[in-house]
Amino acid sequence: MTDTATKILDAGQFLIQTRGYSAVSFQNIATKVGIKKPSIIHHFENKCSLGVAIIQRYRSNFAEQLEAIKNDPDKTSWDSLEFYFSPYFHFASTPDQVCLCGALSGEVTALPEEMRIEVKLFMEAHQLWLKEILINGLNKQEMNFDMPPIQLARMIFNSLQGALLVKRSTDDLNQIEDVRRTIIKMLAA
Amino acid sequence: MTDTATKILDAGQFLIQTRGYSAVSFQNIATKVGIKKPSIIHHFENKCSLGVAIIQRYRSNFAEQLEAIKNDPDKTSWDSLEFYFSPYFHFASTPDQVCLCGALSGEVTALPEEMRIEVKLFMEAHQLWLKEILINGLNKQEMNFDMPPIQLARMIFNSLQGALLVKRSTDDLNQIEDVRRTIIKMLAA
DNA sequence: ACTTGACTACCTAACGGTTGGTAGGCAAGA
DNA sequence: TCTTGCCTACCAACCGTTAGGTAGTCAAGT
Repeated sequence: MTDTATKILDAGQFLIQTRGYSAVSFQNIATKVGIKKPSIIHHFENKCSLGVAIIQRYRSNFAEQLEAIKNDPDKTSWDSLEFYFSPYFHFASTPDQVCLCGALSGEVTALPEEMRIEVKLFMEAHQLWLKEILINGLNKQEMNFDMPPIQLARMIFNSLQGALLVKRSTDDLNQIEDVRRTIIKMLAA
Repeated sequence: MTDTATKILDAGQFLIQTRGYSAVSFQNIATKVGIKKPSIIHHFENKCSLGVAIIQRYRSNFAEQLEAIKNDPDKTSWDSLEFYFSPYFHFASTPDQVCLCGALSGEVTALPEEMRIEVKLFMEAHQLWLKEILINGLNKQEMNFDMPPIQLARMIFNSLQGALLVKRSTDDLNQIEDVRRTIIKMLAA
């Protein structure tokens, strides 16, 4: 039995991933959880702090998993990269979910400052992680490319985020599959 | 002296590009134009039809320019590609503007159906245009790559859209510059 | 030349409904 | 007895939209 605070985070995250932040109301979340609107305030003092809590949880879930696979000596750099693709393909398999921070990036200037900081931290962390995977891939000669790793890391992250958003708008799974193919080709030894 | 309807379109487009659709109100637009809120209804019957009009104008402005450069025999495929980059770099040079349809893609499921159609048409048109430029580049031996042109076209479009959104969230111009560098590298003969 | 009627562009006032948020109460558990 | 979790009832502010009215323009009818 999950507690109410977790249910609120789950519902809020899902709704932001499908509709964005501005278009989600306390009422939407309350209905989905099965409680009344003001009860949300009992767990999160206002909409901004709920938003921050949602992104922080999302960030730390990712951080934990990415750290684990990076430090697993049995995993090749290709394993790590494929693991990184998996949540994007999971979201792409749903009709209208995208990455939480991808969804927020379209309305980032309408967000409270505290939320903007969290979005930025998410993106920077992912690009740095990708950079390290690429450096490992080069060092272990599993991958081959002659561009600065951070440049490629940015390209990979930005294209995946863009592909997910475009996939949802066009309802065309090729958007993300073609991005994956192109990335793999760029890194192939 | 531009007429009021055009000013409303301009203000609405700018505000959507900076904040998104849900976070923009008639009041915001009216204040920016210097008229009263209900006067907008005199020119556009409701918020949805204003939104549709904004995207349609945006789409046809692009269509006109892209068609012109594609049919100009003096332009190489590299000229066309650089021309395609230019609006992205223009938006990236501002503190908080992104592509209109990139901004909308984060909240696309919260949009009225008529607007969603326009967003989809924009994206499909741009990817098809890019595909043709790439095919020309190959045929004229100005470019060199061994991937299906439509796959590369999707990669280019999605990475540019993603880069613009990530650039705004992170306030880091490298996001778009690195994407441009990587694209050029992928196509270099 | 003067009046009439239709039209455009904009206004003020107000609509019903929703927003995020507050105050206070009540029942259950420690 | 005190805290936790959720409730009902309410608030001011704002949402998109409607109604009704006021100027100003312009062409047609007399």
